[in-house]
Amino acid sequence: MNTENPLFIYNTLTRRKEVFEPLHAPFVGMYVCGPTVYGEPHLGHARPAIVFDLLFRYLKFLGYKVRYVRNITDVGHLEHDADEGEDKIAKKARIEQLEPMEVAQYYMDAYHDAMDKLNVLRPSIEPRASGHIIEQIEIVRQILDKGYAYISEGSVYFDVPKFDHDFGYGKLSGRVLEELFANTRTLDGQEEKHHPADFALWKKAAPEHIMRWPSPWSDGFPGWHVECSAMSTKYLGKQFDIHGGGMDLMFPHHESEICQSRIANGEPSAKYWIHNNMITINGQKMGKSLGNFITLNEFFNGSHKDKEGKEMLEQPYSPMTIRFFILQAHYRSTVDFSNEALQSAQKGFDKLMQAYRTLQGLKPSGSDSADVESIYQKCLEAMNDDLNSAMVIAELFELTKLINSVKDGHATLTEAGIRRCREIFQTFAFDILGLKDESASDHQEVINQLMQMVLNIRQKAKNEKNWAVSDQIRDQLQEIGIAVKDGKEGATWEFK
RNA sequence: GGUACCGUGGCCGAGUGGCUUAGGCACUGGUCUGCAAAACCAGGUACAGCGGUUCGACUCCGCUCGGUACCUCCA
Repeated sequence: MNTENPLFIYNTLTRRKEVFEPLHAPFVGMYVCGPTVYGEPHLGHARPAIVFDLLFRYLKFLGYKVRYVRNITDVGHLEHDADEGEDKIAKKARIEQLEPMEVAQYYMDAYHDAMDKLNVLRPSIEPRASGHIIEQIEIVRQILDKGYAYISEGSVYFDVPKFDHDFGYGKLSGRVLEELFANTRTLDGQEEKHHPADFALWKKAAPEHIMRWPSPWSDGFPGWHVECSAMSTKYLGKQFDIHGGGMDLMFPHHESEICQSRIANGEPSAKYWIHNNMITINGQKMGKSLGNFITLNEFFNGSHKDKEGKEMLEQPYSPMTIRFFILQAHYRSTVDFSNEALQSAQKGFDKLMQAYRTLQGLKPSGSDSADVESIYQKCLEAMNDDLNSAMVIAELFELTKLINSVKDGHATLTEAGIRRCREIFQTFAFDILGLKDESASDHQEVINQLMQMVLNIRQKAKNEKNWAVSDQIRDQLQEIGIAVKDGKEGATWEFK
């Protein structure tokens, strides 16, 4: 929409930054792989949700009408370690004596709750795989009709070698079919498949499998990748603009989706493939077996015991600290979580929010001693350069420094300049980065007046050089979490 | 072993073929203050290693070392 200053975005498919041009401006269709709802929402869920929330918000800021679809996977997940052949959700249901949909509902609610706290906007449509079995069966049927799939023992598999021959396989992940399985030892008993690269479109359910649906081929359940092809096509059309997800999904999930959609729809599906990088904790990948599998609520509460029962989190970290920390890194870089890094993020974020509050009480001058507009432009350029939120935050700190300098009398801003600072904060910090001031509350106005009263009393004591009383007020406020700061124009306060 | 990506100062984390001292946190000195805190000013530490291309590379190429994700089934 902005032709002289367009948005560039990195497309995994071409491995370069490309100008973003929607197929049908001003409309944008975006599909992002959502969570499998069989466990508590954890740190690994936060990054893709926040990254694509950033993109969603920015596209809307640019004036696009975005339909953002993010699926909920609530069927057919098998445990990859123990209990082979049993659905992840079904297993949880059996152990907890629950209906499978009850399990899915519980964890879906937990996911929503955590995402709300992180100020992640809800997508336009959030379709569930279990609600689209008919559409998935239809996709499988189409692929069979076109000759790119075969039936084996009641299951249906995609014929990868045939696809590779006709269209080329592995473009997204840079894999070559011949090399992919060249070193593979023949030790598995997957006799049903013609080629090791073939993947399931429909799986016949074993007798103990709880979640099952009838189909032309067997009572069973859809293959993992089919749901995304089915639901993206249903809600965004055969061709749409953006397909997103974590880098871990590039292969085989997205590669398989490309195969299915290409055959079923007769044309390539997504124009831009966007992948966020992964998260590590103290330099290690997050995994249940490593004992560093931290849920979001554990972060918010500040309690997580590792394998030896040692506390890993030195303190609670608020949702905005997590969000700010993630946005301080570029989405295609790995980001490493540690207490030290989170604590510095928290302090930085507090400083930013404090500056915004300071801004509200700034006294205007006759001239601007700094170029506020250039900060706005730099923020815009940073976002247009493949969503460089880290750079935007750096610019917001430049703004912070300016605001504090004005407060200290080392710089000046006009009425208009102050208004512009407020707009930049609103636009970039709140609207686009999706940050929010967590210390604001419903009773803020009452608290403000209450605090003003307390500070007035303290000022009176100070005027009388009654340090005992003035220090007592300050120290006791400190104890209940309020910091008092004396300045030239009287004292101010903030929540610690 | 294959594929993709990465290795930046005490920590986190941007960036570019020849002024970014990016930015945050921590640290040091100063201003301010009854004392503090905050804020402001000033300061230091850097581009994993080794070669090559170039007038010049942290940025391009190669190798080495180190790290992350994915890689026979399934989602």
